Parts: sequence; C-alpha cells; structure tokens
Amino acid sequence: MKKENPPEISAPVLRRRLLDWYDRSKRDLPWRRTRDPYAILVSELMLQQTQVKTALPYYEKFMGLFPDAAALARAPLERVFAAWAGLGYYRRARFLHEAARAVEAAGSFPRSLEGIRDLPGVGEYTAAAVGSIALGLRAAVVDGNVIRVLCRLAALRGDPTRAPLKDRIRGLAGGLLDPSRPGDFNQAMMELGATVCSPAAPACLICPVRGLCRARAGGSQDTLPELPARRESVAVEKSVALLTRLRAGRRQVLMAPRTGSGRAGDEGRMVGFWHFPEAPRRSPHPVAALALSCLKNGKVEDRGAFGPVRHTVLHFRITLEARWFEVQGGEARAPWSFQDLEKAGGLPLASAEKRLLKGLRGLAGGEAGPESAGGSADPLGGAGRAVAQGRGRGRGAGKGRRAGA
DNA sequence: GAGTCGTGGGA
DNA sequence: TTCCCAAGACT
Repeated sequence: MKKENPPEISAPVLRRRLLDWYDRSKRDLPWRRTRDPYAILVSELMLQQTQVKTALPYYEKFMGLFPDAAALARAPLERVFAAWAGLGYYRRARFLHEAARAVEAAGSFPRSLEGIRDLPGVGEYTAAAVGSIALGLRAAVVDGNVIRVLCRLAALRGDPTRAPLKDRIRGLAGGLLDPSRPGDFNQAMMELGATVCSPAAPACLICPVRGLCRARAGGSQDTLPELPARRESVAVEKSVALLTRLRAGRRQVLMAPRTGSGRAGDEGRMVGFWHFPEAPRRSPHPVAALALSCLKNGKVEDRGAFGPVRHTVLHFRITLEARWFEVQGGEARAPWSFQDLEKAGGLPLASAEKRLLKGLRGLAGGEAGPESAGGSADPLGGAGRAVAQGRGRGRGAGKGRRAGA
C-alpha cells in the first residue's frame, strides 16, 4: 500500500483546471448573460442562503418588473415585496430596494469594492461577488460552497465559520483567486461546490481538481467541512381565522399588512407582508373570538375547519389550524380590511399565507374558480404539505390528501 | 460573538 | 418523516 502524498495546492494548476472545467460545463444562468452590476446585485441578493433553482424564477420575474436600478428605486416597496414573496428572508427585498435608491441618489453604480460594500444588504461576500463578476475587481468570495471546497481541497479540520479557520480560508481563497479572471474564478469555485463538491456524497470521480484534493487523498471528503451543529427545531401551533364575505358579486377575505408587533424580537419580521388573523393555539376554540375581534358589529357563521397546514421554516415547525367563517354584516375593524379573493394573490404574502389563500380559494372561491390547476377536487391541491379535513357545510372538502403516512 | 431571519430542495 | 443546508447580512 503506497501512501500517496498529495501535492500542495498549486494556484496555477487549480486555476487552469477549474476554469477549463467551468468554461466547458458551466450552467447557463440568466445572470451570466450580463455584466450589468445592477442585475448581478439582484441575483446575488436573491442567492444569499438560497439555491439557484429556487431563485431562478424569481430573478426572471424581478428583472422583468424592475429592469434597472431606476425602475426599482421608484417602485413602491409593496410591489417589491410582492415580487419577492415566497423567496424568504424578506429583509433582503427591503435592502435591495434601498440599494437601488442609493444608486439612483449617487447617480451611478459604485465602482469600488468599498462602495459596493456600503450598499444596504451587501456584506463581504456580496461585495466581492458583484465586484468581481460585474466589474472585474480582484476580490475572492467566501460562501458556503467555497468553504466546503477549500476545507476539502486542503483537508482543513475545525469549525470553518469561526476564527481562526475562517481567516485561514479567507486567505487561501484570496491566494488562489485568478487575477486575470476573478469573476469567472469565483463563480467556478461556487459552481464546483454546488454541482460536484456537494455537501453529501461529493462526485469526486468527475471533479476537475480531484488530483489536488487532500480530503480525497485521505478519504475525509465525507466528513469535511466540520460545521457547527444546528439548533434544535421548535414546534409552533397557531390558529388562523379566514373571514370571507360576498360584496358586489365578489368574494372577499379579511387581511391586514403586518406591522411591528412591539413584542421583543418580533419588531421587523415580515412587516409589510399581509396575513390573516392568527393567534397562538391554546384553548379549544379561541378562533371564533379571534374572528369577531377583527370586526365591528359583525356576526360570523362557522363554515368549518381545514388543516392542519404544516409549514416548516428555519428551525420552526409551524402547524396552522385554520377555520373559515362567513361574515354576516358588520365591517372590518382597522387595520383589517376585506380584499378581493381574486386580487389577494397580488399582495405580498409569505408562503404560509399563500398556501392558506390557495386552500380558501378551493373552498370558498367556487363562483369564480380561479386557475383551478387541472380541476383537482382537492381544495388544497398543490398547496404543499397542506391537508384538508373539510368539515364545512355545503361543498364537502373531502378527505384531502394526507401527507405522508 | 450569538441570535435572528418565518424559503425551499434534496437525501 | 426528518435533517441538513444553501451564492449571508444585520443587530
């Protein structure tokens, strides 16, 4: 058994093999067809903590709506949120909007790394990415992909998200960066991490730099990088009241935009996104009282429950018990208001609300029957992991689709 | 430095 | 189902 001593990482060899591979097999992505710094910035903000496949349709839609910084800067925030709805980490949308306004105020896109870094929502990674890709600046990106690739290439043990390894990786990335093609080199590193040097079961056999990889030589590619443990997930149970009424032949649903709740730690979360009346689920039937509290002089008729709708996000496992009420007279109490069921989809809605709205349309939207996807009888069809129980009168919701076993 | 952010894909 | 985590930044 000859124990191979892997060669040190040679920057020239790595650059050549990586860029040759990238030129040959890179994915055709829309933000790779431009060097417009604004477009690159949009893509990079969307790609923060988000996979390419997820961001792709949002990018196309966003660039169609806001093709340049001027268009984005003059758009109301609510339209920006609506375009971002479903992508998550909504603070990014606010930052991007602010960044566009800063670019407009300055008169042009910043041309230096520091100038880009000063834009809202732009940290060290994003500044290096936009600077290198759009402007050819020599700055190395360090993201989750690069951390994984470098930890394996150099067989680095320890937590790469903290000093001192974090700093070592930064230095390593900077030294390897190809000064003649910094943008392509950065993208090649990330492309390698995303498509070949994957977190689980890396495809070493097709890796263009396998000959340089110390982890592969030592068989540690499956145990690197040594990332810190995740925090435990938390179960959250909520009741949701869906209040509908008929006005001028249109079915409407009661909603309001989120404001800062004032509760500690809850000030900025999804402010500006619309939601339904909701409360922590404790007593058996608080939801009718919740419904009435949103009305002035109104009565409600219980049309039954649907749910539970399960929604997992970050480390929260959220279970929504929704109940549908038909409102008899009365008016909405501010800040609540009735929105046309057909138009509510155009409001900024987070994923849980999108799912609830879709389920409600299936149950209550019978008159108009919008976009019935293939005529599914399941009112929550296509609504993710939702489950309908449909104890409402009239239109039986059936047994719905029970997710899992 | 540690907590927060409220999405989705894939194994 | 459950878990990991992904082109992170901000406070």
